[in-house]
Amino acid sequence: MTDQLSRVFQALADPTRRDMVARLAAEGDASVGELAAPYDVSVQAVSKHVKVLEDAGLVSRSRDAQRRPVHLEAEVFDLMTKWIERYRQQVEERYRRLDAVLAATAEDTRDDREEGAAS
Amino acid sequence: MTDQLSRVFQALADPTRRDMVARLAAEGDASVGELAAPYDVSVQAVSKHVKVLEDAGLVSRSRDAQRRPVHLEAEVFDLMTKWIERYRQQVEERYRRLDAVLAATAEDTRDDREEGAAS
DNA sequence: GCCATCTACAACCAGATGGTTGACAACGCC
DNA sequence: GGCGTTGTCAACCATCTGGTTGTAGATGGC
Repeated sequence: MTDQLSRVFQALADPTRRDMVARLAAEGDASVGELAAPYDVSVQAVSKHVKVLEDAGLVSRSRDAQRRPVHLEAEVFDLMTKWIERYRQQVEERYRRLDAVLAATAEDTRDDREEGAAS
Repeated sequence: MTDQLSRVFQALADPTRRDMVARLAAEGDASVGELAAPYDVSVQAVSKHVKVLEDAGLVSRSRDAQRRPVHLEAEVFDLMTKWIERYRQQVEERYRRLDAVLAATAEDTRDDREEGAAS
């Protein structure tokens, strides 16, 4: 699981991390402490979650005194979108070809099909 | 990790499973044996992978004698796409609001900003 | 300089994951 | 009915994951 796409999917497979991403998207940058507040887990656990998101390239971090503001990097979403769209289009393309084949077959066996449809 | 969205992301976090999805999208339904052929793992391992994809709702299976053809269910991709697009739009919306705030602030402190920009 | 705050690192633990091998169930073909 | 093919189930194993607690580093306020 070394490639980035795997890390991104893996990072978003956790509801807590998805919720963090949602909050970062809605409310902007946040410190680890702020991110941790709504959840009933230790700050260390949240720090680990942030690290997973960071390793996936979904967030970046800067420095502001003791704080390490977490910033959402929306571009990485493109990786997923591209992957998803590619295969969705392939599926649709395959269906179009399949329809063409079926149509051609229907031409060849028109009489048989008419009988079948009538039953 | 009980919700479907988590299961979908989790399922696609594995490169082997993503490759299977890619092949199903490109070449249509396939048996477990056909799916297993390109990989250097046991058929049982591939059967497990298919089960993960099935539990996520990404594929369905029918019966054809001993075979259990695996069929890609492209609709589930919509779940992910919707989730991703929602937050991408939120980010963009937030940036627009942020720009507006910055513009308003620039109006109030125009002289200060000019000095800052000049440095 | 000292203290409080914010965060990270390390060690540990239970449970999930991805792989293996072996047994066996379901089915078509002789 | 017996055999080969296809796929699943069960047990086992090493590793990863998400959580904990405890310790320690960095930094601003006093």
